[in-house]
Amino acid sequence: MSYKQLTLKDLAKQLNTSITTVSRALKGHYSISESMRTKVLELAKQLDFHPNPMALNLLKSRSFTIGVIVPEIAHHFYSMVMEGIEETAVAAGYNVMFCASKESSEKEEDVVNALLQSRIDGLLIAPSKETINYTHLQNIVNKGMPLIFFDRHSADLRVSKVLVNDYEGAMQATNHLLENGCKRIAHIAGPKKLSNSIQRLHGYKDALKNSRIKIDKDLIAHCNLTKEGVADCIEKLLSLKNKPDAIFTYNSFIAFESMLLVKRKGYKIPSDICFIGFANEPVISYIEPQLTTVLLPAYEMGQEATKLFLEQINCKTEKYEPKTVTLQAKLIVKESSLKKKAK
Amino acid sequence: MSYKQLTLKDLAKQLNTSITTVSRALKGHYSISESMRTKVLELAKQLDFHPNPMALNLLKSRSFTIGVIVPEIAHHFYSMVMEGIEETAVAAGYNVMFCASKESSEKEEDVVNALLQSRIDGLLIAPSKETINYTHLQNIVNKGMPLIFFDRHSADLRVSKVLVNDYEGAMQATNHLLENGCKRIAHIAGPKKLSNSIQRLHGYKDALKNSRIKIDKDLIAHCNLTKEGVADCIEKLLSLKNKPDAIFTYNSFIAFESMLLVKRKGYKIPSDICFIGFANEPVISYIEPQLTTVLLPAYEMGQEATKLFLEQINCKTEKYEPKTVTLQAKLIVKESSLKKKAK
DNA sequence: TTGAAAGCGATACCAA
DNA sequence: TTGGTATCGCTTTCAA
Repeated sequence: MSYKQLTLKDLAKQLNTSITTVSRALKGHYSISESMRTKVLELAKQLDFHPNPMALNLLKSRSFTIGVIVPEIAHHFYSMVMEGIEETAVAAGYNVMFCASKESSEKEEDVVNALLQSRIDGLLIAPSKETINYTHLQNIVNKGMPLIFFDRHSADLRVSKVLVNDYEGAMQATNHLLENGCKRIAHIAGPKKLSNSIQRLHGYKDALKNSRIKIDKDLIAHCNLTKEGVADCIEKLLSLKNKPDAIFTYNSFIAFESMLLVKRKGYKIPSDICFIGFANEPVISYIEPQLTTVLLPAYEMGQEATKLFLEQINCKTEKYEPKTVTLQAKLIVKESSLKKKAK
Repeated sequence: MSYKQLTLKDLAKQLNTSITTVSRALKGHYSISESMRTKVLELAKQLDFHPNPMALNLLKSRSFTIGVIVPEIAHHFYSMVMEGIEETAVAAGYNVMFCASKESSEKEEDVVNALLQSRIDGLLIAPSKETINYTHLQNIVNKGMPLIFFDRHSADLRVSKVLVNDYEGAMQATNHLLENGCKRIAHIAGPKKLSNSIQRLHGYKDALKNSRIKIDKDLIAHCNLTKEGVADCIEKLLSLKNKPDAIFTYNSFIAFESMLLVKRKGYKIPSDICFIGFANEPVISYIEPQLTTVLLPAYEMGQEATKLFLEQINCKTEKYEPKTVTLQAKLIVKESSLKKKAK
């Protein structure tokens, strides 16, 4: 299967002129006569001619394609980021190749290589939660190719990043619970090495400290983001003598899953236990009670990451100074955290 | 910003030989001496040489890239399809460019053109719900480029398709409700022109007919997939003298939204009204009551669409005979449809 | 104002 | 076993 594409040669032949002239006429080069220009333009329009981008890419050593790697495509947060990337990139004349690492460091390296070999102009990536060794990404930087982190990052790489103020978001969430009269606020954190998780835990702790509340290690559980992991955390928290009256979770999966478990055990939300999670799913409106969330600006994250790429690729100076854009998470108060009201 | 890529020329120079020889050695051409081959291979490995795919693309007139257009990236169903496409394509050595039409026929044409101009080898598409005029897609077929429909299609185009047995799924759902003792089953359908919606409505009607139940037009509402649209439908159905005791919805959005409204009005699900929707979101487990759904094989749909593309692109014969793959939807029974049990 | 020719990086044919 | 050369489609320099 293949089909013949129209080339400059074809146009030149039909017009009895040279390839060069046709090329110039199409680009509006000053040296072409008015009559020739219109003749060429008309024929090109009539035949729906488009220059072969592969030839242009070869000539310019640019593919006008951005590679994007997300841990999972079918997670609402990442697909919103992808929307932001796609729209911004297309608007700027770039195409986007999306790949998933499936949270595997090994697969991540594979897709990085695959993307590199298809000669992308830059890479936007949220590394897998497994990734500890960043040499495959350092290689990209060393080659001089723009690399942009979003959502997750490694502090070791001096590249542009779009991150969310996790610390601030967690603090807001915790303060909100405190203001609503919660006394024993538990936190189910994410994987210990993930920067987001660390920052959120940090924000939670500092909010408590600021309110002169002692941090109770029993109220902090680390979760590996599986159903079983969440079940273990909930088991641990609810078997405490002094049970929590609020649970603040690292993400929506933990929030949904633990609310289900807590309700099954007969606790009422929010009267017995309040809930807040970091989440993005529009579905928070459909679960009961509606979940109070720290909303991450996912779409905006995609936009900003793409803008940083464009800025870097269009930078004329030799060295581009990497930037970090920090977006603000926003607390959206729904029913699950309103203890007072529900009493 | 740009960086120098290693070329065959560089290798040839370093080894004091010709470009041709290097090229052959790398490809394991029979005519190259053992000593030369190892020398070249070693240097290539050491320098991490990869042939420039843009040059290869130009030479072969192939980009090894598939274009994919979905109505929305951040919809769970489509992102699952995308996962299926991405994994299958990458495994076959293809890259994937994803674009969103945002359900706009105009934007769809734009991205089709953008993808065409970046010379994709084929296009997989679920057309926007607006799309009536298919000339932009017919053009692709006329050029001889593989076009594969998934999820949605136009019967006018003779191309390969991956569809779901909507009719059968709707029938299963309706029968399930009948078996559970529902007497007045309402259906909130989707946009009137969408093939999926038509088929689902059809399945619903036939299931009723098969059970010798007269179709009551009052129990059928068409919805435009907005919150207001759903509210109108629910308003209409609940203001009937003879109210429905079950509602079967076109998709998950309608199901979630209408369950919320119905519950707010004080009806109990499933004891007063049963619910079934076509849906894919893992979140159905977290809403109350858990929603019985007709599950669409989204990931598989992506896989199959990609396989059809690969089959067509690798087809040696002149004419490729398009195929239609029909996947089966599967009824997943949860709480929302079990009237008997809940009584 | 127009055109011939070189070059982007790789492959493949034809000579040596 | 090697290497020169044409070619893919386009842009750009240099010459006419």
